Amino acid sequence: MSSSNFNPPDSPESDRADQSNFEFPEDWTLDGWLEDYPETIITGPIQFPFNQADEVNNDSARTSSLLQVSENETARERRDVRERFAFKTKSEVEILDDGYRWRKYGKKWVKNSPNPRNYYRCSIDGCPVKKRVERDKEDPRRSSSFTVTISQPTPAEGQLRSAMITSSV
DNA sequence: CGTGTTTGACCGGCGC
DNA sequence: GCGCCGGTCAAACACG
Repeated sequence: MSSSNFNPPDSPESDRADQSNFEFPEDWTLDGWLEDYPETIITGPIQFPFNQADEVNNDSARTSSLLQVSENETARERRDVRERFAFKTKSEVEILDDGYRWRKYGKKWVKNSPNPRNYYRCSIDGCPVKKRVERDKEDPRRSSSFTVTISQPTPAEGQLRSAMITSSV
């Protein structure tokens, strides 16, 4: 189904020839990603790798359901989630230029949130990246919750590595 | 005309 | 089994 000529941004093509070996680039940190956007404020600590045990915490509760995919789910047929980033920004801009090309494929009004949740997938051929964008409920004018999901189609050992940044607004 | 968005329909998982 | 809910599909549409 999927062709395999996707390479993560700033990654040498020779290193990423096979999508089945897709790995999230180690140097693709959120700090580097966001530093071009001075209006974006990240104040929380980066937890990496992210532990399922402490994923449900205070102001990141809304994204916790996303993060519950983990090693005890290896029996599932669902698409394997390998890398996941959740963070908040203080920008009115939802779509940051992070090196990917995003194509919106869905929009849902979710429960317990006055704002819609938008679904994007990477529009580069073979790119497995998806992300969700959901504005923050308490300050819809300036804050937004921003979740990036990296998935690859073959579930293997079911490891989940992710980082979470929570900002104290 | 190629690419991206909109939006209701559809679908599968899960709880009851 | 059924209905809710979150995620995805896809046709129609917009726009350069």
